[in-house]
Amino acid sequence: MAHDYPQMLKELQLKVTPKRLAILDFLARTGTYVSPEEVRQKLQEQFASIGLPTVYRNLDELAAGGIVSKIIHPNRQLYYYFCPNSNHHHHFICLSCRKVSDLHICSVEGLEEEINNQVRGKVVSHILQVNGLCRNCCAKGKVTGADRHTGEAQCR
Amino acid sequence: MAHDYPQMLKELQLKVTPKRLAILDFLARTGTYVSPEEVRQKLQEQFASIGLPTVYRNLDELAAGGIVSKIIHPNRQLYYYFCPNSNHHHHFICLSCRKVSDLHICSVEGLEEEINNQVRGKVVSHILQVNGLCRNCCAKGKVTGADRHTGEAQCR
DNA sequence: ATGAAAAATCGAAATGATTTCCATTTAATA
DNA sequence: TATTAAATGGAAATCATTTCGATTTTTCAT
Repeated sequence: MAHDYPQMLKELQLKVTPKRLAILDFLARTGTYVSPEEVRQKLQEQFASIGLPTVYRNLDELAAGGIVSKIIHPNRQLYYYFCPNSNHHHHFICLSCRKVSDLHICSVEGLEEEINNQVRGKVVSHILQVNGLCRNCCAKGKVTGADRHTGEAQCR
Repeated sequence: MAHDYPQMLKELQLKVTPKRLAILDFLARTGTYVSPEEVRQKLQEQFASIGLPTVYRNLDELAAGGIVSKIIHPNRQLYYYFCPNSNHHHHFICLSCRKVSDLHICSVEGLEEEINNQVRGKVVSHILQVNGLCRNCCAKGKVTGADRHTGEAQCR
């Protein structure tokens, strides 16, 4: 089933604008995570003018609405990934080709027990993202230089 | 056992400088995660001049050496936490008082199986951090305004 | 101790992703 | 078609972080 973008936007109480549709369309077609700047560059092909604030605003709204997911790259920039899957899940991201795979189990439940017993605090949110190389890139042994790893805050 | 900072630094092949010692001492005494700017402010009490690049450099080096951990706050800034625990583990961070609790189980192993079967890729790293309110702050129901949540890339 | 080499530090400036501001345009709806 | 709220653009601001090149400090062999 193809996605009904206008409908999706209406459900989020967002107006159906050509640029929003184009952003959604680009994200969905791309199938990888992309940067706001890349979104802008793509939209420049279709629109005479397209402001970066518009791109950032839209990506944020779509993320807030659960249509796209934010990917926190080891380089600490945010990327966005078309992901209308509303079930709680996490992502495996390929650092080379940027493919994203949904992971269907969230293993944080196990941690919650420890948190309840040990910390006795309240969990507000959690970050869980697995970075690596997808099957394809793994085979090719390729890691593009496009993805520097600086300032990363993560475990190896 | 108190920490032997000079020894720790030597093991990392870092020279033992007064500022490095002061940074380590401050981090260890504080017992919460702190921002680079806060480190600088603290060091200003002891040193006539202290450059922000020095603080950033040292925090990075100490993090690379495994003496401190990077905390990725929902506001997307980095904070640092004195954590010489070299066992693989993750953190529960209190968004209010900034206390950090080590979580002793890493539940990502479960995910690895799914990644092996489904993605068949190679895991390079993962981020796992649980944000919330510690027992104390939970009881007081206090959430300081100091910690805005903007641009967060995480699950609720 | 002393001096050379390597590492650390400083201040100032640069970087660069993201956000703010506000005037203008556009979509929704009656 | 008029009204109104939302969306957009462009320019400028923000601000955490990094770069640069010159100076100082630590280390360690002599």
